[in-house]
Amino acid sequence: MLKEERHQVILNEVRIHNKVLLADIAEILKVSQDTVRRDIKELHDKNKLKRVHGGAISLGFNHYSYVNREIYSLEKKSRIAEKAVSLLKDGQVILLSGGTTNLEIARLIPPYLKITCFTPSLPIAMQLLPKPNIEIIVIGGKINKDSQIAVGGSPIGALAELKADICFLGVNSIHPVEGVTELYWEIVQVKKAMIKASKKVVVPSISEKINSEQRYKICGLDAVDLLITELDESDPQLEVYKQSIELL
Amino acid sequence: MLKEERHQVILNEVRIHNKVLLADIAEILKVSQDTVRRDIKELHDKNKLKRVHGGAISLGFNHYSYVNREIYSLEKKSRIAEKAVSLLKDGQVILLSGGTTNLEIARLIPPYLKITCFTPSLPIAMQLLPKPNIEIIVIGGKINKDSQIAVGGSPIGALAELKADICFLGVNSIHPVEGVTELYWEIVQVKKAMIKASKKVVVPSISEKINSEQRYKICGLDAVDLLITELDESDPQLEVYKQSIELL
DNA sequence: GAAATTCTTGCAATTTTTTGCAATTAAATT
DNA sequence: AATTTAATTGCAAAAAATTGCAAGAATTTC
Repeated sequence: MLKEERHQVILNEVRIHNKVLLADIAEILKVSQDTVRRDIKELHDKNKLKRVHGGAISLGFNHYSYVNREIYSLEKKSRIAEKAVSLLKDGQVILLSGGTTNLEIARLIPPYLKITCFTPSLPIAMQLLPKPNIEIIVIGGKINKDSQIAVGGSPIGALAELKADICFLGVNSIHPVEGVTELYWEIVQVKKAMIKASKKVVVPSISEKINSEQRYKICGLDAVDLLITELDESDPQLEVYKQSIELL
Repeated sequence: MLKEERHQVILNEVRIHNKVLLADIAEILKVSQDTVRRDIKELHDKNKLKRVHGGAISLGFNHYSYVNREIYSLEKKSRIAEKAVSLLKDGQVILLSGGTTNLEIARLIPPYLKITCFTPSLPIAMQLLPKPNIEIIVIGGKINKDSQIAVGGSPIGALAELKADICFLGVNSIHPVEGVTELYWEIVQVKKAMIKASKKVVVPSISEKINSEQRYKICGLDAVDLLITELDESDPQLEVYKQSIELL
């Protein structure tokens, strides 16, 4: 294994978890802790991460980002996104709707993965920009400012020509009877088109959104193939979903 | 076996695996490791891959630090953008290509102005998001990572249906004889479509770009209605443009 | 403040790179 | 066509780098 590869793995781990333990990296890379220590020292000198006793932490890991993570339940979303990203394979074509959980997925997609991402979401497209191996295709149209995604006839038309391997469908609410529901009519239309345009529909959702419902229906639970939450598989809240949906 | 052939093989291996070991390549090509080493050194000098101890690694891999466009001429761009924004009126439909000067225009558009902005540029769309009175329509498509705009057939098709009042055409180079030229072919195609889709073409350009030229031609000076620079109207550099173009 | 963990330093084994050199091949010149 | 010149390639020895280990120093943790 090249030194450069180790460096990339370390930086990737730091990017995802905001910190790494020296011992963990040594285990992952199957090299001695001394080697990892030297690697971290080097990356520290290059200002790619901050070396600390016992490992390293992300440069951007400051008080501000820490507080933010807590307030917006990003911690949960991050765990969900990690699971979601583990589904991805080289060569796939995926479809990402908007939302903060999907944004977190976009952030965590490893830079070496060669996939094609369709998205109507501006922040997600921006998030993907620096990843060299990812082909980004923005689904254009009138931008809904709340959700920051394209809506209207144009994206729906564009989606009609697509068949993606996986659609990560960010949802507002999911309910055992009402299915997946949404607050805005125009967003419902786009998400319906996204479901049609995909072989597999994956819903990444924090537990707060589970068992809630909104005004407009996107689809029933039968249209959803996989539900990803931060909860444990055995959690009683998830019991009702187990019948119709696979869980992760 | 020609050196060029070996180079192709090496680059291909790097492209596929993101890295190569010197010993592996020597084995594949049936040449000495020294030869491979020299090849890799050469390709490194040509900036086609990154030479590292034990082999080579793909370039874009750790491109996480993003290419910062020249922040220096921001002052000029700001002055140009101010002039450009003064052209805008309520109710207009405008078309913004990419580029930092146009991004500055987007930033300076007053929030009370009620206009519709079409753009294939992700950063510009993001910049416009918080302005409540501006309707944003993103022209979607495959994203060119350098320019961060959508390129290809999809945006060109979308533009064919549009007639905007003004197009702010960010340019790479403008020349009295060669006209407006660009470095990348796929961007040329989009910009041509943008010109067709607009009643009036405005080129905001810092003086450094004036009188330079690139490989591909977008249009002649006759297609440009207005040139905005930071220079004074009486500047001798602008003399040649006065005949065919209005200045601001 | 004692125990546990982590870090530093020096060292040796291994791997990789550099350098000079000679043999071969290709290109240019007469 | 023959000769010269330049470029390419492989080899070998020396230099440099990487890596893991161990012992003592420093830091953290309880």
